[in-house]
Amino acid sequence: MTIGEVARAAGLRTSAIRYYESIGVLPEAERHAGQRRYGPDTLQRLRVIEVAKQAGFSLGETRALLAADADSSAHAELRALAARKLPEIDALIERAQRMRDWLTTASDCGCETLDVCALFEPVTPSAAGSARTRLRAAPMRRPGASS
Amino acid sequence: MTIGEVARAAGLRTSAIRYYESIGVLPEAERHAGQRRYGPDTLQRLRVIEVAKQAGFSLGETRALLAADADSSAHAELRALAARKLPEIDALIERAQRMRDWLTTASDCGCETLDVCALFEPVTPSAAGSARTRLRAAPMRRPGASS
DNA sequence: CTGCACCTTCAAGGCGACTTGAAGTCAAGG
DNA sequence: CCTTGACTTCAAGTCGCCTTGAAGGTGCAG
Repeated sequence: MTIGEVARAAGLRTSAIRYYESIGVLPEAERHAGQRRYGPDTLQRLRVIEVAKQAGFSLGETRALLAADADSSAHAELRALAARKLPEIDALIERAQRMRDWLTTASDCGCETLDVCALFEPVTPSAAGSARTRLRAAPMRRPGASS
Repeated sequence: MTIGEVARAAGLRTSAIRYYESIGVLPEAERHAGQRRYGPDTLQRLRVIEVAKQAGFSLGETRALLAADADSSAHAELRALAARKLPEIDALIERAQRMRDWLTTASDCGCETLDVCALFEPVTPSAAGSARTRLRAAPMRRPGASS
């Protein structure tokens, strides 16, 4: 496949693919008369990159991930990366869920302004799951909550 | 409080606080002889900003959130923002959990390389929760999984 | 009065992840 | 032969979110 075909298949711009190659997250493609040619495995690789990115990995980390994957140090390196990343990803999930709770209950929150909303009290690490509780425990004055 | 005291209390740099003011996410502080003075409500406000940011809101959105909060259109505006943001935040959580599943089971994945890992098969929208399932259903050859 | 910590503004710099633009190359088709 | 379209490189630009640096003001202690 040419770079254009890969881009269409992966939903990226050609510039992004060249950029990925330039920073080493994609291997250097084989050239035919100066032009890059790709096999279907490239699409899989791009999906890995996409998932990693969406999960909060930088392209640098993703490169490390894929590099570890390619050579023999494979799973060891991978586990190290996992160990570093797991707490981060857990914190991300926790915060996201806290905000989600707040968004879903925002209309019923009863707080007159965000500045007094119990949801934003000083954050104790790993207070996840308690957001709803704190909301329920709040005054519930409901100035104009129709829906 | 001076800007320096606020910064220490909030764990930010003074430059960040001035920047927040410059883009309107913090209101313009009262001045004493040209210097900014803040009340304790500012700390609360900064916590709101922090939580919003961590949940994936841009500073622009956070400004809108706080603006809506301040004037009388309050809850209406807020609900609109919530409606726009909820799907995004759900997607974020879903992806993060997918990656989390993969990280926790990475050592036992059985895939020889990421490029053949079932986790990264073409993504059907909202395939969340099935990550573990797909992993379990995979070959499980375990080349060198010691821990 | 001097020194010092802390404050001010404004312009510029930096990072991550790309995109855009200019200028050039190559293979195929009319 | 010449154009067309997809490719090439390289430099510079963009966006969000700040940080850094220069040059200067303020207030209090010694």
